[in-house]
Amino acid sequence: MKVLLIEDEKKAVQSLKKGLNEHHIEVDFAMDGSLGCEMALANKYDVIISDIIVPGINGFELTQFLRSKNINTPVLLLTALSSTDDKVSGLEAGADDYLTKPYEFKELLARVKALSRREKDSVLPKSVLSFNGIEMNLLAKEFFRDGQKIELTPKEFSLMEYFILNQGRAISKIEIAEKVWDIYFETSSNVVEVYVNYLRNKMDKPFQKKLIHTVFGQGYILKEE
Amino acid sequence: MKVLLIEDEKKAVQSLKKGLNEHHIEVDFAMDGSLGCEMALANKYDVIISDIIVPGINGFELTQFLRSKNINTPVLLLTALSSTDDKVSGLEAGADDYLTKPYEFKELLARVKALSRREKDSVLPKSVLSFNGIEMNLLAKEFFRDGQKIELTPKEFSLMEYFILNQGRAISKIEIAEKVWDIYFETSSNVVEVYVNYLRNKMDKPFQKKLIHTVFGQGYILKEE
DNA sequence: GAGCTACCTTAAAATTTGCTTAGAAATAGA
DNA sequence: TCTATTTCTAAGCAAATTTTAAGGTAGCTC
Repeated sequence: MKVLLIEDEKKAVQSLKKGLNEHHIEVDFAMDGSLGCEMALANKYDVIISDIIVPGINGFELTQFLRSKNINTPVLLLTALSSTDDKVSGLEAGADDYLTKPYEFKELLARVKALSRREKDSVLPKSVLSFNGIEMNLLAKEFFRDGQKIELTPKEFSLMEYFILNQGRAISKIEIAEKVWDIYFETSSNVVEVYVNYLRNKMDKPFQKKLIHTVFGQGYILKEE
Repeated sequence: MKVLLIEDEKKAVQSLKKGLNEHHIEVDFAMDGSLGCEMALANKYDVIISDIIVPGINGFELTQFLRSKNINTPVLLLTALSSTDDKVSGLEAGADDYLTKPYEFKELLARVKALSRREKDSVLPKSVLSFNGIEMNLLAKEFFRDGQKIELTPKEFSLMEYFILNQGRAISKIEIAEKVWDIYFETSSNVVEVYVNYLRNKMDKPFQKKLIHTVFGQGYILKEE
């Protein structure tokens, strides 16, 4: 197991590192927040232990930042503050646990282990739509065709999702505008056509088998052949 | 064939997906219940395979929910529970079949196929109209005669749809103009005649048996002979 | 069969629909 | 703030559909 420790008090770092090492836990440490951030981005840790009050970015900000980067390593915030307010903001920021000083090392160790275990057990819920060599991961917003990853913009992704959910059915441009764009009563725009063109350029034209077909006067349909 | 798999254990998902794929069954999967629900609502599956114990909505609730939404896709519940009680509540909730772990993949496959077959036999919502060798897929806007695909323009398709919906009944040109063209009070146009001619050229003249007949002074009729 | 009307056929004009491109506007990140 | 990306608008072109119109054919009545 490997943890990242973000703490500016030299003494605390030394004792924690020593204690954790004795339990066969590897420890990287950073003595200011921004350095900690970089390290968390660059490496994969089982748990991040961070003091709330550190130079640079503080513990709350650190947590928010990591979550925004889709890094879901469990964060254990460590601090002298003990008011309910701080606990709430820590947890709202996406922290997973909270320990107020003074604490016993034994408890810290237990919580770190618990967090690491939790991470292993919890598989992020995934949902994947597939159709004829296409795979879409709705949560990760990833699109694959024949195993090859293709980058789609948010609108392109939504449009593709609507296609795949309505495979085999001709869907009109008006329906697409309503469902994907939330545009009603508007006839003058050609966004749908433009985006269908974008999608085709990315995920249909480079391939042999075309999947998005025009049904003249009716709309578009996602189907084989 | 396409199935939706709702299961939170990564390993189980992988092996089932692989196994089903090898038998040419497409698999969408969701790793929690509520996502599974959404997918089941948005998409049409032949069979839904769901673990009873999944995060979010459980298998019983899922089944009840779908039935309440009038989605009657067959549901196969999958679980470690084996008591009679659970079987009963599963079936009461509207599930179609029930398989307790551990099970052999062969058996699962057999049941999935059986469920899908059963569903196909039961009456589908009228997305396909047929008459004397004609098949019209109203969703995909496709027209077939004797298995051969024939491209129809939107107006031709609407006209044909009206014919097939009124098979065996003589329908006047005025009625057709009103129902298919939304034209009222107009006598000077011959669009209907022109379009009946277009239709005949495409789907009647190339075939032995004629289906659209003129009833002099009355209109047209779709019938055999 | 003449004359009338209804219907069929064809072609071209008018209209609609769709594709593509470039650039403007909006949005998000640094 | 400035920059890069995404989203939307607009316009020209191409193609398909729809409508009009006109001349020919077939069926009915007398």
